[in-house]
Order: sequence, then C-alpha cells, then structure tokens
Amino acid sequence: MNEARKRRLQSLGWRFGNAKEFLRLSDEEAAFVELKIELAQALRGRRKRHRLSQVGLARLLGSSQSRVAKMEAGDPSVSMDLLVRALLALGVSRRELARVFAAKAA
Amino acid sequence: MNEARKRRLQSLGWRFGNAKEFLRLSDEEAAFVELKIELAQALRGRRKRHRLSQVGLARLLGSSQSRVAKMEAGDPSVSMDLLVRALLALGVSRRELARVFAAKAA
DNA sequence: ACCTGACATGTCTATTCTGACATGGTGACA
DNA sequence: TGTCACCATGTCAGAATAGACATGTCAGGT
Repeated sequence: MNEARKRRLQSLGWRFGNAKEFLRLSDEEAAFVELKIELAQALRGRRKRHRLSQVGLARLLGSSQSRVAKMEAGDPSVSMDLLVRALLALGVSRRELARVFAAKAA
Repeated sequence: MNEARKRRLQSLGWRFGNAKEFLRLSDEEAAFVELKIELAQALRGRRKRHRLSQVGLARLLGSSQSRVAKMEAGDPSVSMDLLVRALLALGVSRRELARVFAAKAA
C-alpha cells in the first residue's frame, strides 16, 4: 500500500509539490514499519517468558506456527492488528503495549 | 475473526475446558475493540486540530471520505493498521500514540 | 426554499491478509 | 546416524479490508 499511496499522491499533484512532503511520507512509513518490528520483538519476548513454542502460541491464537514465525520475523504480510491481538492474548496490558509504542527506535 | 476464533478454540478443545478461559478471550477482544475506538477518537481530534475535513484527510492519506468517516466511527471494517497510519500521517509521534494506548478505558 | 460543505452509511470490486500446508534447516539427545 | 522439537520460508485458497462510488442527512448561509 505504501508504494501505491505514494504513486497516487504523486499523480494527484495536490499539495505535494516538494520533496519534503515525500520524505515525510517515507518517514511515516518507516515509523510504521519500526513499530511493527518492535511489536514483533515484544511478542517473541513474551512468548518465551511464557515458555511457549510457536506451535503453542499458534494454538492459543487459533493460528498456525508459520504465521507466528512470520509475526516474529516482522514479515510484511503480518498486520499490526494481528500483532496487537497476539500480545493481548499473551496477557500484555494496555500500559505495557503503550511502552512498546513509546520505545525509542534503535 | 473473534467469533471464528472462539469457535475454533472451542472445537479444538485444547486447554480451554473452563469458562474462565473463554471470558479471558472476550476480554481481549473487548480490549482490542476499545483500543480501536480510542484511536478513532484520537484521529478525529487530530484531524480537527489540523482544520482538515474528512475529504482533506482522505486526500492526505490517498483514501476516500467514506473510509475516513468509517475510521472515525470505529467501523469494524477498519483495521488498526489504517488508524495508526492515519495518525502518523497527521504527525502524531510514537509517544503520543503510546498515550492513546495507555489511556484508561472509560 | 435552495445551495453548499461536511459527514454518515451501504455496497461494489480489487487488494491484502490469514490460516493451512509443505518443506527445509538447526541443535539436542540417544 | 536417527529422530525429535523447534523455527524459517514459500505458496495458495478463502476471508477480511481497501478505495471508490452513490446517496442520504444535517446545518449554515443566501
């Protein structure tokens, strides 16, 4: 969707004449991806704390081992919805979730 | 997915014998929905602060007015991905985003 | 009364995501 | 060496979500 959005905005030509705006878009996209990756790391950490295998977590979520692996790998095919749901399923509180969001990117 | 997940877990019968576990699942689902609703509210607030109409925000996002309306209404057809992307597009920092996540539910 | 701008809601099609499956790689342990 | 648990990666059909469009409502201005 990122590429498509950029192209769409480009073709629209509406208020996005300069390079700065495009850079800002890239930044947002980057921030989004970083967020997902940190959620992924948090997920792996949480799972291990619970001494669960990927198979175990998959069962807990009603998903499959391969999808859990992709979640933890930050695969582009994994939505933030899924990551957040998984963390909640592992008992992560909203406050703890917020900490992941606030965490300074490396 | 919530109903489907519950049914799936139910049919699996794996480690989910008692009512407590089902209640926990409902709680997670509820927390997730609350989160989305609060993101939706934050989005509306941010948009107004920027003095943007839904059409304006839609253009900024490369989306449509109707989708923005659904985002702000917390429509089930709107993903958390989209809400977070929209907030980032409005210049919301990770720290501010985290505040939404941490906010105590009403 | 008539516009006009802003928002809500329903529905379409196309794209994206999901769970499932297959398969391969690694390390541990007998 | 076998095999067993664990994880990674690719693929695919079906489910969920995306943007777009049509249309309706409401408030403010004329």
